[in-house]
Amino acid sequence: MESQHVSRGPVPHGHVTLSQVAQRAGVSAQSVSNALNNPDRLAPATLERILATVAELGYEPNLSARALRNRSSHLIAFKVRPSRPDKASLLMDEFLYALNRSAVAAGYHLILCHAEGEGSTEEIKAYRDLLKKTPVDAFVLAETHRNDDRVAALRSWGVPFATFGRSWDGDDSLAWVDVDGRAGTRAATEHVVAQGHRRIGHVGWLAESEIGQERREGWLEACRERGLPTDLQAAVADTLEDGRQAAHRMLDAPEPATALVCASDTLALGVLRALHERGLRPGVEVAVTGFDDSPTAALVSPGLTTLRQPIDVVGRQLIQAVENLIAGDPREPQHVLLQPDLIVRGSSLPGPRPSTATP
Amino acid sequence: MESQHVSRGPVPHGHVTLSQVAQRAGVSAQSVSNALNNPDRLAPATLERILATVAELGYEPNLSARALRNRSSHLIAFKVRPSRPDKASLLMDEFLYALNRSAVAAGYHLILCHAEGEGSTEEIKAYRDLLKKTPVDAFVLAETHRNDDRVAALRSWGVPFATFGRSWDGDDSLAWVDVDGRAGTRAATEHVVAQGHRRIGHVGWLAESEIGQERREGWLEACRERGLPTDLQAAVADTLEDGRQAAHRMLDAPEPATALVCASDTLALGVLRALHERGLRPGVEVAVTGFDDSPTAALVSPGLTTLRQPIDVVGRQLIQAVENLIAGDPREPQHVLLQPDLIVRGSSLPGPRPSTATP
DNA sequence: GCGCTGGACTTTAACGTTAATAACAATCGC
DNA sequence: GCGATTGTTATTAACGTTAAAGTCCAGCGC
Repeated sequence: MESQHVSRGPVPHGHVTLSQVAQRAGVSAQSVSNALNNPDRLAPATLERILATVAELGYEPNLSARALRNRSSHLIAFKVRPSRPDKASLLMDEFLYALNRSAVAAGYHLILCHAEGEGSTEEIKAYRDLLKKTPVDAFVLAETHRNDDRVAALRSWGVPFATFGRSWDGDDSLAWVDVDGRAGTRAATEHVVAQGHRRIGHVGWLAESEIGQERREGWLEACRERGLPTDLQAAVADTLEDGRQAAHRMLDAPEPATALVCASDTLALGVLRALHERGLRPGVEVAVTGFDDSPTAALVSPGLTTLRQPIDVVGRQLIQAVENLIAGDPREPQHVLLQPDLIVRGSSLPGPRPSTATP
Repeated sequence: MESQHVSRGPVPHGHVTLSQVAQRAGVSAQSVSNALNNPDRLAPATLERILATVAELGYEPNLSARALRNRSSHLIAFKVRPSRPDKASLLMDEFLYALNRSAVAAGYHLILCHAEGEGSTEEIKAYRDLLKKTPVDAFVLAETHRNDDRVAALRSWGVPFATFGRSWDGDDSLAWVDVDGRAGTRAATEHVVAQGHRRIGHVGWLAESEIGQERREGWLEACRERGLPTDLQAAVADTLEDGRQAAHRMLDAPEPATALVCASDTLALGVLRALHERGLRPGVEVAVTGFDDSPTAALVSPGLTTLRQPIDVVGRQLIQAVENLIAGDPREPQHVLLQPDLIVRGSSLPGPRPSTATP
């Protein structure tokens, strides 16, 4: 057995490098590298000694050097978009946190992209510039839509990427994670049916929104299955004012709505305002549901029944997906469809209601 | 004059490197490097020729190589924290966008940190780990407080950093950007005074919050200057329920409040709920103001009068500040105190009110 | 004509890592 | 006992960049 005089190189200070560890452990730099990246190539005793030295010196591999050598920065890029102040939802804020958390847990870091304006041209340019400068391992896209240029661009460059939002073109080769808006809206509809409502309207988004269509169909299916009429529907922009006006229309109908299932909390808040203007009590005379569980939903009085997206799972699955792609996993890309949770609050409950939003 | 046969090396494909540019331009790699970093070291004609070749080939310097060589990654680190779902404000979301936008404009990228839990120990560890692995150029901290460990840690490591939130210890050597909560609350108080209110309460945060103290003092000063009583005040946690209860107390006082200036939109929403429970109309019988211009503030009915932080300016100034520090600018670190904007909505206006929130 | 200075550019070496290859020793088959 | 095999560790070279040092030459003073 080797005696104490092994592994007694100098103790370095400041940034510790591979060769400093190597020197102290009495091996070559390559062996230290192997200890960390290919431990099975080393004799168990050597491996143990090296790892002990690594721990002793607190060595951490230099990512710049690794990136240069391996053409892999352990960075995942994500573009943050401006938060529209008129939108109630914190969804993207929570998403970013969840994504980052999972990325860090997997040994990656998130690097943020910026693109001015709405168009995808600017955004694609930002991706390309970043990719030219640094070997980003993967991209995560949010808010995909039909015929998304960004998807085409990233694919043409051969970069791994996954999207929050399914493939709307029926493209199976895309790795995506999404939340089932159809099932969510269906659950909301079934919930108001269970409260005894039979005249249920839908305040939804414009037809060009794929997400909006999904949500609308959830409502449609639930109504049709029960033989309920589906004539009360609106397809409007996602603003409070549009929701308000749509609600007024549906309450002015010959046979007025007693429940309004909305595609977003923003629209639902418009509906609540319309009810207020008519002196109708939410939940009691007219049930209202939203989508996304924005902070406002919990804060308004009465609380707004809404659907909560399991955003932490979305983040985890997306990182999982890009990890598989980066690893060149031969399995076909993941498609994950998650179920939102119905959060029931006063806006859809007829019963006597406590003064606070949720029991 | 040199004829056409200069600068005719091969046109490379894929990633373009310095030496490829050099070869094509007929110079050494170092000259290309100098053309980009020290243009004055080159003869004008050579400089021009090299820059033309750089443009022709679309060369972008490899950041990993630069980082390795220069010990500078052009990365600025920022820790994202979980968004509390009970909080109304999108402030951090908007802040991150603004910060990133300015960072990118200045040639940097934002890299996100993650730390589990609330404590700063975990956060400091995350910073240190990141710093060990990669030469992050600077850090940006948010939500600073008195005796902030993070500040001490970053300073002891000698890393440039700036904070969103002033130095609460009276430390002049800290570079910070902050929004004047005192002036903001004062403006809100003066606004309700101008509406004719004389009995003005303050629903504020607990005494340990430095930000809360600042905001409280704005209200205090405004009242004192006008000889108005300051007995109606609450120091509570930042939740809707606490705001609601505080409002009830102040409305049950022998001489009840007719205006409530709150330290946050969340508290203000609690106040609005209390008014609702008593059948009091916001603005008409009791004026209410919040702070932060959360999306909810615009969406509730009537709209909530609140203070908007100039968050894009905050981001810009913070990047400016760290740029100066990185450049080793000898001037003393920047302190920037910005003024919030009072957004007047129905909750503080007695007059006849249109059905939508803002005129 | 000789050394000297300064400008324009090049060469060398290094940042820290790891794939590829080489070197070496022990083990095996026959 | 000798080539082949296998297992272990070391050496070399390269990723793309740039500071530092070096080369080369024109212009200058004397």
